[in-house]
Amino acid sequence: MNRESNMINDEQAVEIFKALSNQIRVNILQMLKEPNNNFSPQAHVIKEKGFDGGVCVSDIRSKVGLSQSTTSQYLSILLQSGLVEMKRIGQWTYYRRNEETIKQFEKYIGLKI
Amino acid sequence: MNRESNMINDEQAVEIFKALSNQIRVNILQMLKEPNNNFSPQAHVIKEKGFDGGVCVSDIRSKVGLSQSTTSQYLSILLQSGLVEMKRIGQWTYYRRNEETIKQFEKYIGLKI
DNA sequence: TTGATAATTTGCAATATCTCTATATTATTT
DNA sequence: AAATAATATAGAGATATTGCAAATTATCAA
Repeated sequence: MNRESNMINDEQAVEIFKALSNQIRVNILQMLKEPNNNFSPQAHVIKEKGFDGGVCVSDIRSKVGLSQSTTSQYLSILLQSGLVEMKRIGQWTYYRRNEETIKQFEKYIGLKI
Repeated sequence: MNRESNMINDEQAVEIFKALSNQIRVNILQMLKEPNNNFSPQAHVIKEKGFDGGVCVSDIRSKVGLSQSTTSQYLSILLQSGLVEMKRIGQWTYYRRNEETIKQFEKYIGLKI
């Protein structure tokens, strides 16, 4: 697949800046860098099922200390921006970083900012 | 001077993300990348006086199409974040990019995001 | 000193964001 | 089918952002 096609545009970049213009959302993204170090051993961190490193909403919620609904909403803002991706398995929704978007975002900063 | 000391922290980074969470402010920063290409020849782009590339508020205003007061306010948000620096010469205030902060911001993205 | 030009600050209305509680939805278990 | 658990959505009040016009401050020129 053509690598150029992954380059994010100005509009997407502003969406990402908005997503990151909140300390707690930045914290969430940072925590998800190392799920196994940042969440308790009994947390639902996926190791199989093809979504390695995914963490469920309630485990993220207990780390950030916000209400369940705010946590859910913040995760959907991160999802909309493309910085994370999610997969629903049973009654759980697992979120993990979308490293491809993050890489393209870094590239955007270097070239366009 | 110690390079480490220039590393921006999470709080500063969020300030920068806020500053960039607006398309027009991103545009201003992008325009200031190449002042001589992006502003009319008669624009007040500094070439001497030790602030090369600085552009005055009214020239920026006529490019972005916002009111004078909004333009001024947006520039002060960019200034607060550290992404630009300013110098007043006579009745004009010249703004230019702060490449050092931008470089440290890029570094932050790569290491911390 | 008076008037013109440049920029900042202030005040305002419209819209957006933050964060909560309450409720709805979806999936599991009994 | 009903109870339980995880997540999402709706709605509300407080706060922040957007962008303007008008007032204020600073500088220059005559």
